[in-house]
Amino acid sequence: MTPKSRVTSHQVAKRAGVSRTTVSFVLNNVPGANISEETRARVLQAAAELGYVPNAAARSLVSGQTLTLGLVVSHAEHLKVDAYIPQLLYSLSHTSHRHGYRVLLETVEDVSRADVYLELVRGQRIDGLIVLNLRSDDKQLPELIRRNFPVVLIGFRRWAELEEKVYAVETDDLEASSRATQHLIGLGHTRIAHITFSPDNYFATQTRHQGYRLALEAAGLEYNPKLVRFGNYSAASGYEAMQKLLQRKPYPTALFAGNDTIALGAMAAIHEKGLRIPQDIAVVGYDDIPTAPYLIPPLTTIQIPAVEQGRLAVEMLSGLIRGVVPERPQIRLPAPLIVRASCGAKQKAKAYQR
Amino acid sequence: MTPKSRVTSHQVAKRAGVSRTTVSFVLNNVPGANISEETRARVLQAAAELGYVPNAAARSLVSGQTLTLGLVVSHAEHLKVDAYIPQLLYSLSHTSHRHGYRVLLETVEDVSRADVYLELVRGQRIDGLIVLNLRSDDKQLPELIRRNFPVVLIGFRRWAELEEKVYAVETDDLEASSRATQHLIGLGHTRIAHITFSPDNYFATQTRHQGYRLALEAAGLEYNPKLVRFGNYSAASGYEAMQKLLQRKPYPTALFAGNDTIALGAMAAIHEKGLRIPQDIAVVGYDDIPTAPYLIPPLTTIQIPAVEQGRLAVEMLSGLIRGVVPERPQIRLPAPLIVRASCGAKQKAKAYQR
DNA sequence: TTGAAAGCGCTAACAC
DNA sequence: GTGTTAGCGCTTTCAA
Repeated sequence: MTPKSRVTSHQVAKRAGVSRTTVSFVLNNVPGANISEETRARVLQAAAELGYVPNAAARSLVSGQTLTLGLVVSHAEHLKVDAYIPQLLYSLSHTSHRHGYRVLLETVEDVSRADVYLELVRGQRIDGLIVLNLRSDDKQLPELIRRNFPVVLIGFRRWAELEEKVYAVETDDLEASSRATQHLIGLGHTRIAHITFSPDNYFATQTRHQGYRLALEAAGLEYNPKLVRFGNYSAASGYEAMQKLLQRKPYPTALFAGNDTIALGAMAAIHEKGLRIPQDIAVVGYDDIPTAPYLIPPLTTIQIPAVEQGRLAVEMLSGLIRGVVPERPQIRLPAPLIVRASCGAKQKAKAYQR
Repeated sequence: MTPKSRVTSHQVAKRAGVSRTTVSFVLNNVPGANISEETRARVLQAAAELGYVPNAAARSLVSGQTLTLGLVVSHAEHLKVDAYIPQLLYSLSHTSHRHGYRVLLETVEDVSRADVYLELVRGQRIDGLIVLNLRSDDKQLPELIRRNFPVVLIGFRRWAELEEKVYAVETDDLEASSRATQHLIGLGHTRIAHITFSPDNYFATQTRHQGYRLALEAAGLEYNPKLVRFGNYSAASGYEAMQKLLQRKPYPTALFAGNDTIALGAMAAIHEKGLRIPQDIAVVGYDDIPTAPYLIPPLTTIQIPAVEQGRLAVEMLSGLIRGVVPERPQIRLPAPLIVRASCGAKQKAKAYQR
């Protein structure tokens, strides 16, 4: 960068013929300061002419604020393959802007490294934290919450011991996955397979798995571990898991997939085996990613309102940073089942409803 | 945050019984300073015990560095729907970490607001910038480049007037889209439709469109604007565009889609119309998103090496920030055509190769 | 109404 | 080898 572009408040002050204090007062609209209209205009013009933007570090050093929010994606691979996340990123970024914040994207590669985002906090790089899909082996977050650092979780989580201090925007994954499974049971299926969302160290995975199990048992069906395979967010993992589920008969007649991307991969495996969806195997997904209505056949799935989740999370966090305690620490959003064609509940004629 | 967590170098110094200078020297491994092993160990231990992390703002203020890279996604909607971007985000974040940088995610909502990322630069929030899919109506970027601010573009772009100052990791979109179209021509197609990547204000869109046209004309086929529809990154836009293309006969016998997500949507429209892929309409996409091999049928597409692009972009940028001028300002990556089943080039038996 | 001066936490040149 | 000190650019109290 050329020296020319390093404009300081000093230069603005000089150009406007005032002191740096005045510049600061004008630019920050300090309430107490009585600045004449004429001076104010001169300062504003000088700043505009020079393209002055206050140095973020200096401002942050003195104010203690960074105007930056950290977004933690618990597993980096997840980001790469799951189409649910981009919607959230979009919404988070969008809403943060509207509240005057920037978003620092932090992906966590390694479980064992405990300081990954503690460092952001300790180094005072961020004013608050949004954590996506918390893992059950995360030890640092409870610590942060205990110290009252502003944190909002996206996704479902109960922490008995911290209940009223855990701020979250959640959907009831347990109930929703149970409802998805019930839907399949209601269509007459008894051999319903499940491919999990991820390895077992995600809360979301445990909860969805559990919901599936509860629905089976509530209907008097046996929970059969052979019908459960572990996925890994991706279509590739869904494809492989489904192939394994189709290695021996009797085939399952329905699948509840841990997310839509996994469902997509599983559908490819089903198709490759020469089986039809939904006639031979019904499929239900989770998330309602933007491409779900355009799969062949269109995917029946639990809808997670990603954009609204993102918006609410930022609004809540921005409040927490300002010391506003929300009425209820946890916001629960509805997660409706969107019935399309892949579950077989609808007539062919209506199959392509979007 | 409790006061306890606001650990400063002063406290570390006190605990270790040394001065703040010594703490700084030890923690930053300053080469010149001769620190006794014993002192060094004491400082390190004190820092560890207190969980000391230097205040980022203070450090940045004095060093002039932020250790943060800005990532600009030119259109916010794009982020939400295109599965190509997450791969890049992943790679960018991953590589940045390895180089000691953080990633600030900046989405540009509004074309007209000229200061969107100039502000990041002027406020010295970032040390360098990565710009994804530059738009042709972007006026601020040339300015930044002219001033030698470290910028790396991802995607193809020629700027005659700045040629040797534009750093980029690119694929030859013109050649690649031409090659994709040629592939369809080689399979005997003459009515080949194109759904563009986005509205026309992206360079990538113009280039892919142009490559399609060049291939047609090189083969002596007429370029027919009626076979071209504008997409909008998303499956929904691909679906709608394809529906329009199928409104009157003769139908196109092949489609070259501006990206894979659009191809996915278009495939749904084709299927809904009762037509078969590839027998009635062959489809070729662009990007090779992670789900492309799992579409039904698996998608033939141009492969953009997103992860490698991201890695190279960060490496180049990190070099530029340190003043390292790369041998060649533009790195060009190969973009092979991955032939799967959707184009009809392969036998049915091999259709599901992944 | 405006200006002088202190200090946020850190690094690094310069003494000791 | 280690400590003293002067800023980095900004906000903000206090004085004029």
